[in-house]
Amino acid sequence: MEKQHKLEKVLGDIFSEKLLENLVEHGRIVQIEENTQVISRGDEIKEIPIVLSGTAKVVRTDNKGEEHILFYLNEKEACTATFSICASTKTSEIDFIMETDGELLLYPVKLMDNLTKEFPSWRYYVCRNYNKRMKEFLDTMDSVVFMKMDQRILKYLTKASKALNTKLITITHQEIANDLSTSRVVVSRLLKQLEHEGKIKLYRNRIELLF
DNA sequence: ACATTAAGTGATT
DNA sequence: AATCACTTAATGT
Repeated sequence: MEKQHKLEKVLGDIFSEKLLENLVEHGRIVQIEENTQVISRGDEIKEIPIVLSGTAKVVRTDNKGEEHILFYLNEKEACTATFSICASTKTSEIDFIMETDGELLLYPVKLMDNLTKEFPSWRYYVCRNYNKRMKEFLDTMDSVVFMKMDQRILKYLTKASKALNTKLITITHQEIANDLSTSRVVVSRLLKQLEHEGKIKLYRNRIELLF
C-alpha cells in the first residue's frame, strides 16, 4: 500500500487513477544504488524502467569502450529507447545506469501494449517523452550546423578573395547570406565573431581579410 | 536635413 | 541557427 502512495506522489498528476492502479498491480519498485548498471546493451528487456527518484543516464558504448551519454533521465521520466523496443526487438540497444541513488518502477514489457490501448494518459506520457528527446536531438543538430557555418563563411571569403585577387572584398552581409542560404543576421554575427578573432576587418560594404 | 540601406544587438524559439 | 524587432551607422539626394 505504501507502494501505491509512492506512485501517486510522483506520478499522480500526470497519470489517471486507473493507470496508477494498473502500475501498482503489475509493476515493482526497486531501490538502486548510485553507479549501478541496470540495463546493458544486448540485454533482453523484460521490464521497462521509469525513474521515480534520482537520476539515470542512458549511454551508448562504442567499439573502443568509450561511452557516449545519450541523455539523462530524472524523476518521472522513462527511457524512450526502451519503448521502441517493445514494438520490435526485445534486446536493449543501450546501457542504462543509475547515476545517483534512486528508485525505479519496473513494469513488464508484456503488458505495455495494454497500457497504450487502455490509458490515454499513458499515451500522452509516452508522447511527451518522445517529444522531449526529439527536441534535444534537434538542439544538437543546430549546434552542429552552427559550428559549420563560420567555416563556410571563411571558405566563402577565401574563395572570393582569390577570385577577385584582393584582400578587400566588396560585398554586403546580405549577399553572403543569400549565397550561403542563411539569414543576414547570422552572417553579421559570425563575421563580427571572426573580426574579434582577428581574422578579418569589417567595413560598410567591404570586408578585409587579415590572413 | 531627410530618406534609404547596411550592419549590429538582444531576446525568443 | 533562424526570426523578430529595434537601434545605430553610413551614404546618397
